[in-house]
Amino acid sequence: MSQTRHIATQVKDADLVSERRAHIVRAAARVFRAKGFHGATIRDVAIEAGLSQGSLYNYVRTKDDILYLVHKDLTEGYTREVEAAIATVHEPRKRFRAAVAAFTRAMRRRSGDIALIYQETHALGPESRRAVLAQTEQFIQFFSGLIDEARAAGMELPGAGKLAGDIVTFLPIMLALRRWRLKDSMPGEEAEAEVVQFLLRGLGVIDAV
Amino acid sequence: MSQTRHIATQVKDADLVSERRAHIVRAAARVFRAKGFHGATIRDVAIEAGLSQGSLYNYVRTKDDILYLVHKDLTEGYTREVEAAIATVHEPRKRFRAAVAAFTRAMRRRSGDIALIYQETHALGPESRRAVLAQTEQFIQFFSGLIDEARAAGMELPGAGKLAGDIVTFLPIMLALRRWRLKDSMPGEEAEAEVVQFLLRGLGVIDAV
Amino acid sequence: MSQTRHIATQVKDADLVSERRAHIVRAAARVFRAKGFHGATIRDVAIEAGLSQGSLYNYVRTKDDILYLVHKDLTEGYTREVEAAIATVHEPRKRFRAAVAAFTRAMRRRSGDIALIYQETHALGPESRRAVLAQTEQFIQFFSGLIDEARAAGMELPGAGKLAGDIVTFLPIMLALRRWRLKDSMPGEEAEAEVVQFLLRGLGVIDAV
Amino acid sequence: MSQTRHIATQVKDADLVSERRAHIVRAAARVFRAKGFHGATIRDVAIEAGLSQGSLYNYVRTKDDILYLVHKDLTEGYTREVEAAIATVHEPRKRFRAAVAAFTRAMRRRSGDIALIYQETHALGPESRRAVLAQTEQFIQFFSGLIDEARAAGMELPGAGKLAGDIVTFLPIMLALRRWRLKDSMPGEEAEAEVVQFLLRGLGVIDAV
DNA sequence: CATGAATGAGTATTCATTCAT
DNA sequence: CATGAATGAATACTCATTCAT
Repeated sequence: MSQTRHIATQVKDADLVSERRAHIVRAAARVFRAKGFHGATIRDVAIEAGLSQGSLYNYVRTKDDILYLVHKDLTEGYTREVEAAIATVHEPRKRFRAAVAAFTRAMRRRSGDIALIYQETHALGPESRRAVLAQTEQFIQFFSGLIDEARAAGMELPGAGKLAGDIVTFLPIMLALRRWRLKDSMPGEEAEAEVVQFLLRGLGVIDAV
Repeated sequence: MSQTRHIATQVKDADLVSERRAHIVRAAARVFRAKGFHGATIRDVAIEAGLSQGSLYNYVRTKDDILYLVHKDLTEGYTREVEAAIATVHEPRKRFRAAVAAFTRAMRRRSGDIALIYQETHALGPESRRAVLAQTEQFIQFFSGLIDEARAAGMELPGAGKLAGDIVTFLPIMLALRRWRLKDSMPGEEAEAEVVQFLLRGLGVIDAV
Repeated sequence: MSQTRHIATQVKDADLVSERRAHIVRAAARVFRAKGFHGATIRDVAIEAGLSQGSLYNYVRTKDDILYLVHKDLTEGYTREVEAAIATVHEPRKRFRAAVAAFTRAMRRRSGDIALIYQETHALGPESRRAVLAQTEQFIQFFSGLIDEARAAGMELPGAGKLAGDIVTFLPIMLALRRWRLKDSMPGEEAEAEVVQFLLRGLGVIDAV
Repeated sequence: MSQTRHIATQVKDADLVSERRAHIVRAAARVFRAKGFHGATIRDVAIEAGLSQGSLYNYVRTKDDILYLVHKDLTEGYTREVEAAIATVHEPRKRFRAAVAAFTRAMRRRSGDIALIYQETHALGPESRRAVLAQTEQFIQFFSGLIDEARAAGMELPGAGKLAGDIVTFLPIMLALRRWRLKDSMPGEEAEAEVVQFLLRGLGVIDAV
């Protein structure tokens, strides 16, 4: 239901378009991570993608389009990672805990991507930004749903208020945005564990440990 | 005591420099909030500050200098706000709780500034970035100190691990970075209260409610 | 064989690059002669070359590059002229005399270019300057070689000391750098003849007259 | 009889003006030698002269004025040096030889100044340039006069044609303009001697050695 | 569809000169 | 006379986008 932005193309062949776009987006993400969106040029992206500038513009209309596609891809990336982690878990309480753990792990492992998102969302044009935020919104609501289901299944969550979904989907981002501090101070897995622990305790989960 | 970056000036009169710089920084913060750092031109900043471009450059050497000064000012802003809030509180446990509440309030009330910081820190030059991160680091350590003192004064904090200082100084930022979601859904004070509540519960403070 | 500076290009087509660069260099030389290097703007050069500023920068990276290419071209110009003049002369003593005459003639005929070189070499960046001076050095040594060969072939040169090559390649430059005086006072050919005469007599060539 | 340019001043006190100007000119010459005229700013000159920018402009109207005064001063410098060298020599033939030697020595010892003159004369405004060239013209004619007098006194100068004065006042400049080559290859005095030797031989002076 | 050359609008920064104090 | 802050005009260089081949 996310109002995905449609991006027009010169090229007709739909398969070719999606294949090439995937390629471009991955290349662009690498370039943007390295140089930032403003520091990167279309030329950089084209070279990294192994295309000519002209060809690039056959699959994308503007630089903003690329940034949007990158955002979309990265957001879908961690979303899928969480979904995959709970695909085989059916008990709601376990599902929720698995989702928190998976999201936290994703935030740490994809810290470069996440930092990119948080740095460059504001560089998106209004329409693109709306679309990206809608995607994020959906993800948060997905998490809120998991919480509701866990509670319905008997999980005690006295600490879960209206912002529970937001908090659970925000605190782990610390592992990405504070990477400059954390990367040297403790092993990643340990940091993940502490964040998950904190979240569960904050929600009031009794057997937090 | 953080290694503040010194910024050279053409102008000799020190009072004039600090007065004008304060003026420039406030104007620049407004412009950057509205257009982003890259979207804003030096001309925009000069006009907003009521100066000629030439004069602006009498107080600042580069655009990066301006961004640095803005970062420094905004960081000092919330830091001072927290310090002021606990200045008259001497009991360590109360001090800590007051600090958390004040920081959370600052994050909400200064959400524009905070979002600006998180969007544009990466646009700083290496030296400036180092200086800004050092300032932030110091703030986090200040909070860690408050936690230690509270514990020493008898506060039970079973949930406070190595990352406690990071978590406490990160989660409230959600009120700024998720403003696009939260601003419509609930009154600001209520959101603040929930965040503070969550933090205390997560740390394991017994009379959290 | 002098360590020529390589100048990177955006454009890949090598033929196009050398064709356009030749065009740019000639236009730039005209502009620089008229306004001096610092007085000329990139815009001036682009217009004179019939290109957009953007296009100009597809063939050259900096204004210094242009100045370097101009120097290189002008230096190659008189060098080739001297080489051409002695190409069909094989007797060493005649070769030397022909070279002196040809160089002197070139200095007069290309006085605008030569004056440009002497005015703007110091405006070159360090690397470019080194390359240009190496080219000049080579030319001087080429002349020293001619002198040695002439002597070996029996030419009496009692006046030729260590600086002979320098002197022979310097005095004729007077026709360019003193053009403001000389242009009105005597016909160019006559001035050339006198300079050549003076050089030969100074070197001690017996049948100088 | 040189048509010296008059440069207006804000300041009335004539003694103060000439004293300060002398100071400014020496400072400016140092700065220009180090950075070139275009590379040097008025601020640089003011600082080197120990004045404020404002004060500087009390003694000079434009940057071009400074360059003109520097040219004038440097030209007068070597002129005076030559004049001093022959002040006590009255025999015309000796006077001439002494003048050639003194000029050559000056060109080597003041090579920085001479190079500056040759690099920056074209940067002068038309009026200033005219005045400087008139000064140089006068110097050349002064030398031509010495030659005439020497000949009148019985010196054989079969090699001295119309350009004799020009040649004698030009070749020694090589010691300044080719300094990049010569400074490493032979002692300065030796180079001077060879140049003087060459000039005399070129003029046809019999007992050249 | 692919290529890559052409373009021009846009911008940070410098600096000679002025002028109020 | 001295000072130094104010100014604005000037300019090299970049880069997203277009389009002829």
